[in-house]
Amino acid sequence: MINKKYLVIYNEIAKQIDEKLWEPDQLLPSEHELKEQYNTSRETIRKALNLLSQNGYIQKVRGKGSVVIPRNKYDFPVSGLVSFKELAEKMNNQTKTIVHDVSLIKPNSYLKQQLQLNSKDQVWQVIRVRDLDGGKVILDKDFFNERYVPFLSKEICQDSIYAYLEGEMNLSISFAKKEITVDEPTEEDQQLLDLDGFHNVVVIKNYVYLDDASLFQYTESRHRPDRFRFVDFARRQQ
Amino acid sequence: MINKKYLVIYNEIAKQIDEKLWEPDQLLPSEHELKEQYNTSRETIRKALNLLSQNGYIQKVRGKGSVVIPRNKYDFPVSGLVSFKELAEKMNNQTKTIVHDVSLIKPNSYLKQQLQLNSKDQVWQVIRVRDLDGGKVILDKDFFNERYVPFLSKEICQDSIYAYLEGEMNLSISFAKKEITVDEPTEEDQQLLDLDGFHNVVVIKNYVYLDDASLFQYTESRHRPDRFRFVDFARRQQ
DNA sequence: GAGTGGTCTAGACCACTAT
DNA sequence: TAGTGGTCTAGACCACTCT
Repeated sequence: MINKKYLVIYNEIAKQIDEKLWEPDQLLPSEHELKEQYNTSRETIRKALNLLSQNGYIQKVRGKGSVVIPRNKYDFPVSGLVSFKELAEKMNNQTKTIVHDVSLIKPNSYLKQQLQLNSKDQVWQVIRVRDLDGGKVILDKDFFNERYVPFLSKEICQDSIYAYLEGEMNLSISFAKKEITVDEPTEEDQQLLDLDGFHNVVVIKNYVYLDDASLFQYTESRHRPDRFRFVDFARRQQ
Repeated sequence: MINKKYLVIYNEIAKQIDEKLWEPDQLLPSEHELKEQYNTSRETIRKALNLLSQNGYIQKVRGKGSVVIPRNKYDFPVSGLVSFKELAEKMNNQTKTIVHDVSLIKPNSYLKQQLQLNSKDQVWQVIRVRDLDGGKVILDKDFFNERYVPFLSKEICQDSIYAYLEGEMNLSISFAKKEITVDEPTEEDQQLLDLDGFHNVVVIKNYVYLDDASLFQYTESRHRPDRFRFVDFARRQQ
């Protein structure tokens, strides 16, 4: 299936670490040994190991080797680009999505700026509320540039939009900028969410880009503060 | 100073993009051209370009070239490992640090767990309040494993602890796990911060590791919600 | 001194985009 | 078809850690 050697090697070792075949704080085999094992060049092994390092599996120590980092299985994959659906499945909770609105609108000036739109571009607006364990705790407002997403429907939004975009529309998401702040609830928040006396909402603004570096989506995800958790893994340069 | 070619090239191009010598959405010179320009091999150029890509400067598009990504100069460097001091300098604000406590303590069981300590290990506890534009809005609680940080003083904590640890102690920080949640204020929060009627604090828990993958610091940074902002840049795998 | 990872090279072939 | 980035190789030298 995958024909990239370094990915095959990365996936194999990552799986072994997940399954604790390598104990935390142990050393992996050296690059030279792995090179022999996988019958490949050292640079290819190094590509795989660098991926493991970037994803928090190992820490490379010069002169010593590659140390396996202690991981909580559920800690890491939360950072980055994660859809509500994936998250819900991971958390194994009772979840429900209520689609309030799916429509093609003329963007106001704020949206125009956020999505870097021309004056005639229209956008798809999707407003959804996420119900977790019987409480409406997340309000998701998605805006898609019509140029990249010509059609949406309530049915698609009920399910996973990303599955549709990537699977059927063949769009390929590559990176996202995220900004997290804590704000006062708006009237909309108060109407659509079960705020239960909370005085703040956590606002996550997401700018999502495609493979060719074009900005195609702006999202605001508004969380009741008790149902918000964000995990990040940061590696210092070099 | 720096004798790594790919870093020199990375820094030079990053600076050029910061200074808008390359316009957003333009293409950089091809890898072949850069290779000639810098009189080096293509793999070295690729290393520099991959760093630029990982740090949100460019997006590489197969068959086309490297597209410069629109950046807000102040957006990006906030993610990852940033000390309060760097942040304060960047934001150019009036800031003040009040050191409430610097002492060597026996860790309670929570700390023991967070820092993965043996039963006889002691920890340095540092409690500081950050005053931004005349309001006490951040409470920083730092805990250092004594094994790695044998000595601290009020003077050191008044300034930048990291400058001391990296400059004088020669410790080298390499990566951190971060967890962000929103909590009720504790009594300590209420006593030490100007909460001004806010009902929540943003809690950032940080686990900081050294070069050799040993955990040496646990930090809780507790922010008044109106003074909190977190920016993240996530690139999808491959 | 032996073994480790970090950097760098010169060249090859492939997949994709433009025209 | 020419030009782009993506992958892979085999080899070299260096800086570091361990004993």
